[in-house]
Amino acid sequence: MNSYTDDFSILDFQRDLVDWYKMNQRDLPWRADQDPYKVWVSEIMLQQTRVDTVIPYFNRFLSLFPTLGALAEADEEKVLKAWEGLGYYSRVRNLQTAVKEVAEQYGGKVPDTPEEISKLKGVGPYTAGAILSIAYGVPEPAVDGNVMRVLSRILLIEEDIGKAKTRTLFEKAVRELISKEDPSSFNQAMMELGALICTPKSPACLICPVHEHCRAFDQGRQRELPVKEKKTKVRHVDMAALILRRADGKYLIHKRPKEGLLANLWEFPNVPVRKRGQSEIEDLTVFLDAEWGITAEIGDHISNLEHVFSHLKWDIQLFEGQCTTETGEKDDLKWVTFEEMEAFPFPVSHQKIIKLAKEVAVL
DNA sequence: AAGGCGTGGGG
DNA sequence: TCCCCAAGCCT
Repeated sequence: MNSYTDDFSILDFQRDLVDWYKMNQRDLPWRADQDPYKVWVSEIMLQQTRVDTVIPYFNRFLSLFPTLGALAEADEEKVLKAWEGLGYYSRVRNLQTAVKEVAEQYGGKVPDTPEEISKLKGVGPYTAGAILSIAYGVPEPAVDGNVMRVLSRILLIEEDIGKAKTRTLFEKAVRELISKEDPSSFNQAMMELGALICTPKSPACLICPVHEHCRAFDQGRQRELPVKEKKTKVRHVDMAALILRRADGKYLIHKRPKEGLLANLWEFPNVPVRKRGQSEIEDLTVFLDAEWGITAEIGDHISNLEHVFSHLKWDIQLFEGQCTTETGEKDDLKWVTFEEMEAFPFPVSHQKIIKLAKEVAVL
């Protein structure tokens, strides 16, 4: 009693939704078959990432690592390189960790129960439900942002979808609504509807296949939903970065720590600076010596550049410099040519620096 | 529970 | 330009 689905025509809704999906679904590379490994890769890539962005990455990734076993055995550096530019890099490191576990613990077969699959690194409630329903036909909810938006409108649910707890409420509703005959189509249809019709800004209610089931549409309130409180501004960080060249024409690059922002990706030497416009050169000089025992002559200021992340913004002052001592290499510190650089995974922020470094090198 | 964690596209 | 967003997960 007092359930969100009271007086709701579940079977009619399922039929209208799934029929529409079967007629109108997009032809996407991960829909070619139901290989659990491919479904898994696609779901990880699609987290917080648009379909159009994912498509070329998915095709390239699957050609490089065609099977679960291939990914399990691959070098992490190569895997990160394949992910370069996609963002949220811990996704792919977690994926490889989990794939190795499946190879070892489950004989290479992706587990098909909620209990087992949810233990895998990087497989949360959404991804678990998506793989189980799409690859194995298990009637588990797969509640993502689309599903919360669509359902908040259809069932007129006004809980804040930004709160962690709210997702479980939607999962409860989906357990009542989901088609037991075709949970794969049902879950994908909910997301497809969210992507194509029931969009955030201006939902196309007049052509929506389920508008006669939609309480928000009935009351003309679809634009008020879902409820989501807005987030605060991003923090700004002032940085100084350095294009450091050695006599043999090679450049210094550094591998970032294995945890935190841009973990295990490569970068140019850089330091946060406190007083902007004052001591960047001094900061860089001290940093190089203290961190790696490298002495250098910092030269011209090349340019300023900025890079925006989801939660912070880097304002980077870029300098060039000459190394004045012989230095060795470590696992996380290398001197490389531009050509050699191409094998290393860089975040987009440092791809911008590489581009500028090449321009400077021509002069 | 709330904040860390990327990037590029669109209104 | 600015802000929100796009198939979330981890701590």
